[in-house]
Amino acid sequence: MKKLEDSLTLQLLRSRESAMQFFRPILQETGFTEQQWRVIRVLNDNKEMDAKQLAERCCILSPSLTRIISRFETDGLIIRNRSEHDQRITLLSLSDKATEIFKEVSPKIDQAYASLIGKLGEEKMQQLSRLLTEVTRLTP
Amino acid sequence: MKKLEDSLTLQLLRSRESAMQFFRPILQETGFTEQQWRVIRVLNDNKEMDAKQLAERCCILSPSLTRIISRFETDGLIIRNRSEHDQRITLLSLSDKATEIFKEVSPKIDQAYASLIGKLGEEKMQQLSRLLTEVTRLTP
DNA sequence: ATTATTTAGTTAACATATTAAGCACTTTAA
DNA sequence: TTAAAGTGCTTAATATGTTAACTAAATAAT
Repeated sequence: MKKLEDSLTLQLLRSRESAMQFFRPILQETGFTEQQWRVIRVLNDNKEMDAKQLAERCCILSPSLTRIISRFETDGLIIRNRSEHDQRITLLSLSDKATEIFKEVSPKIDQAYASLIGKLGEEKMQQLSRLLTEVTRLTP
Repeated sequence: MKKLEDSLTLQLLRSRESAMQFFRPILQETGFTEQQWRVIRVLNDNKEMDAKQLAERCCILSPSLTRIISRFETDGLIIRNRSEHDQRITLLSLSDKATEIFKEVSPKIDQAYASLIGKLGEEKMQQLSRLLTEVTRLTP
């Protein structure tokens, strides 16, 4: 019984670690961290979004995102703009340079993901996805 | 298609976050972090083990474990011993003080875990567990 | 036996996680 | 309209994640 105490959270941790190993070599080449890449990928899909939304989508807390964005801005990868309707809000978008990088790296990521699905099986992948969604919805 | 690129790893991240919310309030009270508690829990079950095994069991990398152990040692929660057979190996065990703390906190954790299972359902819990195990085994 | 390789653990350097506190701007309410 | 409460982002402080380099001890290779 005791062994089950946190086994779910540990299992989630371990399995994510396994899944990440499909992508790590690619990220390693690019020099981006996991989190940095999530920011780039999400911004690529959403052209312009505010920091709060971006943080939620990327599963990154605001303080971490602030640092990532600051670095990206000085590196010329991201563009910061103040919203005109609400001066508190920061609107973020990728620079052309970052968009270019995304286009180069993206296919490799897709390939790795296909390999992951291939190994696990499409069906199990969907089962798993459904269950994870349920777990995610357990808390607000 | 593109949305699936890293959706599994993100889903694993999000669902773990949800699951953790059942336990965070308890850890908050104790003042221990997630990782610190894992160390205590695993050491409580295994009386004495070397640092490498402990790290693997806790899903914590060696450098992180080193820091955690060092702190725990100065706080009188953990006892370090050199193995006699192999002088490279550090054997670790909980102090009585730490064992006491574990006994106080443990029931609350069990209760939270029961609540989690109650909400998700025993059956889905086991399905999920099986699938996660498969994902974990995808990589060596 | 001596060197070379491996292994366990630590240290270092940088990036992120987490919580709390702070500031600036908005909205609400009296 | 103005003080109070809320919101979005940033800063700060501490802990862990991650990779690489390093030390000491054990093992393998010659």
